[in-house]
Amino acid sequence: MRRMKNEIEDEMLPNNMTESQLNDEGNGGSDSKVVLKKGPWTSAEDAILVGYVKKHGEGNWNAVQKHAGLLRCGKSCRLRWANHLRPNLKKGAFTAQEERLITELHAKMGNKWARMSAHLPGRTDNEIKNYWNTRIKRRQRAGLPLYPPEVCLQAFQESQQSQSTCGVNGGNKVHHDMLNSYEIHDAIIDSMKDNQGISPYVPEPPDISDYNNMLKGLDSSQYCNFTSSTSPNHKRLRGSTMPFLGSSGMSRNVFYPFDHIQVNACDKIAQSFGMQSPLDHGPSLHSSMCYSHSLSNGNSSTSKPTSEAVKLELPSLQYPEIDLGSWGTSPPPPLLDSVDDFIKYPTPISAMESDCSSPQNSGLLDALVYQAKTMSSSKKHNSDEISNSSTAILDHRADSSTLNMHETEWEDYADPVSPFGATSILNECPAIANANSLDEVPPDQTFNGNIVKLESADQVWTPNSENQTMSVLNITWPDILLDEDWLQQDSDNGTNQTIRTDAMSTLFGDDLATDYKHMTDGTSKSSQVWGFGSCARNHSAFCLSRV
DNA sequence: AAAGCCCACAACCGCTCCCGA
DNA sequence: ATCGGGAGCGGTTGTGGGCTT
Repeated sequence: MRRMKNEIEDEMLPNNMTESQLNDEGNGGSDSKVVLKKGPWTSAEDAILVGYVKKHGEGNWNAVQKHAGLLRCGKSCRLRWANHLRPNLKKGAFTAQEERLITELHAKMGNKWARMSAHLPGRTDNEIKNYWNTRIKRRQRAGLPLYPPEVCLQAFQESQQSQSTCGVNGGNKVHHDMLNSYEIHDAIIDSMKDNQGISPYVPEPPDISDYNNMLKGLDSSQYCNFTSSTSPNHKRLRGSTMPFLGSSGMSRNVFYPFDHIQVNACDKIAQSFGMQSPLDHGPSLHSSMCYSHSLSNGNSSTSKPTSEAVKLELPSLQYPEIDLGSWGTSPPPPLLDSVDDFIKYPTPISAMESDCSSPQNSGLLDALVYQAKTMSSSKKHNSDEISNSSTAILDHRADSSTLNMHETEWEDYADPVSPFGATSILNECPAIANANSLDEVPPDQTFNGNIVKLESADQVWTPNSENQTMSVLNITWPDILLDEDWLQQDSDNGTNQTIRTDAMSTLFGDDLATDYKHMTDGTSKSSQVWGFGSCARNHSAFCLSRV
């Protein structure tokens, strides 16, 4: 069918081309009147493109239209060449070996299709992407985990290995992957051992925009003396990637307690890097918050309207078909309500703000960007006005604003590659992270004024502001430890439990791992109880703190 | 046989980065 | 320092084929 259509177009193409070419040339090369063709490529077009590339080589794709008379935009030409016409392309189904490799690569890289394709000669990123998306759907339907356990474990071990073999100060060229966790790891452990911090879980929805605002604002390493790597990954935060996040089948009714872990470690971390404690910049800040990387399985959507809030959080083919009404034994979803409330009822903010455009029907990210704007402009308003607000949004904003101080850590540890990198928020709200409006908010200012006041009014738990300045560090927890299947298997098979506990031990120390074990097997008698909760409808972001 | 659904694939779109003027 | 074009990347959509009912 498609072939027939193309053949018909082949026959028609020369005339069209001639006419367009004449128009093009007659207008002095102006593209304004040239209607570029879309849709499937014809063999004639392919021939033209191949001939052009043979003659001129790759690149300068926009010149193809001008010089070869191909009525295709440069992007289309490049794509056609890269995906179909260039030599050495391997066509046909993926081999088992390739599939295995893709799985492993995705576990490590996430949706970095181009990078993955570099490991698969003859395969294009588009091919891999399509394969992965269909694979995800298949496995979701089959109720299979996205990654085989051995792949998860391998990635975990590799991550651990990379952390242990590469220190933060190992050189200027330390890759971001390597920078990812080493020091922060120690800091976390130390902090968790030293700080029997009181940090009950408070199910507050994260303010992603504020968080990204924080990240953006602190990009100048305000609080950080060492320079982060110049990894491309660092620059390109668009890729929403969350390796190890479970597929739909696993995430239904799953309580992922450790996806994100919050630790009162900011001071430790800051000190470990020779940084000034960011807490010096502001009043006491609590850690009772969590951050949802709302797009647990790696895709983000930036264009869906607000009315599709659910789809916003679960866009794309990789999204689970979550029963939104069932949360099993997980904590009640105030977060969800709140987030949804924010999506649905931005009115309080918009009523408060006059110089920001309302998100209204423009989608979650728009709403978040809007919220960031609002946050910025909220500085213009007196504190009473804000503190009197009872909206959850403001609560969230206040909470999340406290994270501004930790941006350095996030920024420098953010690693799209490592399963343990703090990538999720960065990657999953790229539009926000790059929103111009966010640049307007100096991070330090965020700590002052209204937001802080607001926080003091709304926070559920307040640390000792003098000596026990609490802070938050979220760690992206590998879902290998969170997988529903694993949890389910615990009752009759201790193997996975052991693996997870070992992993916990590696990451947090034996005592905490023991706590974790007790918690998961329901035998917790420890006086130290893990508090955790869900942060978003996608079930993937949870906070953990010791209470 | 027809309709509906699902799947795989190709292509497009929006965004970002890079680089040269 | 700024701007604009080129290029690349990742997400999304459109379409045709195959299968099922």
